[in-house]
Amino acid sequence: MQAADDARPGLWARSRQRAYDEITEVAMDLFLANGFAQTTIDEIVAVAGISRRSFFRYFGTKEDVVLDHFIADGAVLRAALERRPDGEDIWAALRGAVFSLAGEVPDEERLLAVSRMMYETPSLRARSMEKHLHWYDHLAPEVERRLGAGAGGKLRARAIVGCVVTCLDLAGEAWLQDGAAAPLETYFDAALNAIRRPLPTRPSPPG
Amino acid sequence: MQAADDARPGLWARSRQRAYDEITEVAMDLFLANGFAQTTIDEIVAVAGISRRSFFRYFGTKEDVVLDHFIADGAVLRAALERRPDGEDIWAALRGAVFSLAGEVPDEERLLAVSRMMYETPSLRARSMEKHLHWYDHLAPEVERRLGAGAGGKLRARAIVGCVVTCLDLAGEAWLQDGAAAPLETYFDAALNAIRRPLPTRPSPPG
DNA sequence: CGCCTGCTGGCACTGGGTGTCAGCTAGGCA
DNA sequence: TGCCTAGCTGACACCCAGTGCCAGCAGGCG
Repeated sequence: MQAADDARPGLWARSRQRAYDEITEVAMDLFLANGFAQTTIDEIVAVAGISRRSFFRYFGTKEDVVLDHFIADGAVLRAALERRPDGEDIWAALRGAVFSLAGEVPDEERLLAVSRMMYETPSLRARSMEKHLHWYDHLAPEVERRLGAGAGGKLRARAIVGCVVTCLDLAGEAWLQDGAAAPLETYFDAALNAIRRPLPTRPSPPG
Repeated sequence: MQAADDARPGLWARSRQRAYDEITEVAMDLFLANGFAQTTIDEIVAVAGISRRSFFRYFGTKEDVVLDHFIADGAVLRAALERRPDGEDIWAALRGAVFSLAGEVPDEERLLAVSRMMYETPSLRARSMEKHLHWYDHLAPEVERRLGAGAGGKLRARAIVGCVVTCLDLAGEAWLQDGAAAPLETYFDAALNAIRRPLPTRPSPPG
């Protein structure tokens, strides 16, 4: 057995990545053309030219095809959070971490279509939230560390992460409904401001 | 055809309710004894003495058996919210509405076991969150009405509801982990206080 | 009594997901 | 160069949740 932590991008790994990408592309095309629920695994594997069994070696569920390249991995997010400066306000740090992962969007039209599918398909939303739950476990410890020791620190940290995630989800919903009229950050900030208490009288008003 | 809104507790309706209750009891016993995922519909219907097909006439999915008597219906929650006094703070109103629905708990041990099952079974958590999503649509309009007109009122209302639901979920998690050491309200308040800005009444001294 | 309505069981079927096995191929090693 | 094995693959047989359909039966009513 080889050390698992030793990165070795051999021919197999590359071939596997190619297959993974190809299945994803084929499946997404079918989903967008005919709808997620209406597309069966059999159709996907027929077009992709692989066996039904192999499909499930790449993706645990049908939903994962959509979510794997849409929902960031918890570990990646945590790494992004750890890169934030240590003294930063916790809300700003989480915000920065989340949006630092947003990459370039080559095809906004397609992104909108995929997003719409995500929000309209119950099984996809459910599974995406399941993935969001995973975020809690990755992010909460780092949040707790930044907040410092305190009674009920765990619940406190999870609540903060939970609200950020919820606001992000709702921001996406609003962003989608507006047809991406404004950047996602705008909606996110609006949502977050709605739930936090109004700012106390600031000692240093902006000039 | 009879008017659907005309309540008619005839023999049929009562018999149906009896069957519903009996299936629920049988299924819950099996779930708690052998685990949710490990219990098949076939086992349930065998013990309950009904056909497989009839089971799905009472419950849309296997998960619904657990959730129907655990997750409050959105319409019921909205009604509870509408009963709150009109001038009440929106957070207090939501809190009051949610906890006004909590009934008597005859068997705390069983409640804990069911809760544990809920939080440990991915498909149950996923579907429970799906039901929570339904809450948004029911509660947000009333929240928006109470907040009064304003820019981005819809997102604002949904964010508030979303955070209350998230905190409730996380409170339940903490409550469960503590073995119900304190009432759920305590955890809920702690979670909500964590996400809102500190009260502007007085600058808190560093302790 | 006969009629309608709505529930019921039985059956066949779809579709997602898993276990197993035999066959193939990349790459290490002698 | 040729063997060996680790890891991939397709094929087949399953399991189980959920649905459509149909025939039969029981409650409610004129």
